[in-house]
Amino acid sequence: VMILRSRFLDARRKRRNFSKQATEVLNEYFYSHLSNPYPSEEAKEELAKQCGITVSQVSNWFGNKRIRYKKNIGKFQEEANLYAMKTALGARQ
Amino acid sequence: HKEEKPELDPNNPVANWIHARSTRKKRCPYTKYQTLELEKEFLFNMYLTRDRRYEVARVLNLTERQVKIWFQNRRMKMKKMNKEKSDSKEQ
DNA sequence: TAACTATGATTTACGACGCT
DNA sequence: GAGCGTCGTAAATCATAGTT
Repeated sequence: VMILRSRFLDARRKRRNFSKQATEVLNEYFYSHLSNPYPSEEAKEELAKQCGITVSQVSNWFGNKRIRYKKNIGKFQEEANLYAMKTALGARQ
Repeated sequence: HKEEKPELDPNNPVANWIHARSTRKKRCPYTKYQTLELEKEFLFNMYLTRDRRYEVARVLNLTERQVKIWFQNRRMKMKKMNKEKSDSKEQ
């Protein structure tokens, strides 16, 4: 009974995926700082503002991204190339 | 056949993100009972005395270190929850 | 629509550093 | 100076959104 109740109260976890644009912004930062993808508190605040999410959510995103990237670099190769190219093109203008 | 995995070196950025200790204990989720008891104790007081820590650890079959760290994490969680609450209140 | 996968959030466990 | 405090994080796990 207690067990069922505590499970019930776990209704906190109501998740929605971030918008495409938000994910875009986060990935751009991640791949353009691949050698040290640890945004400062200030950078997190700026990213949060741009993405319309909280600083905690930005931290969660980077934590998940770092570990999942590290666990399988190959899987992210295509994505990495895409953002590398995007950054290169952006820097040209 | 030889190796294939590593793929490290020159342009592997991951190599630079130091962290990660090899001697770290693997995370072991606590049981419902353990968590519930820890929460009750936390409700009683957010900070443990040495004696309470010893007792809680003994009863729940955890180490004193685990109990100490659980309380540290729990306080951080509370802080985060309070922050979210006040942030959402303003606007 | 039942699997299966991707993803955001939460939970253990530490290292680094602070204070007393 | 041993010992507990916070802060930021890794890694595993959880819960569910999204996909096939």
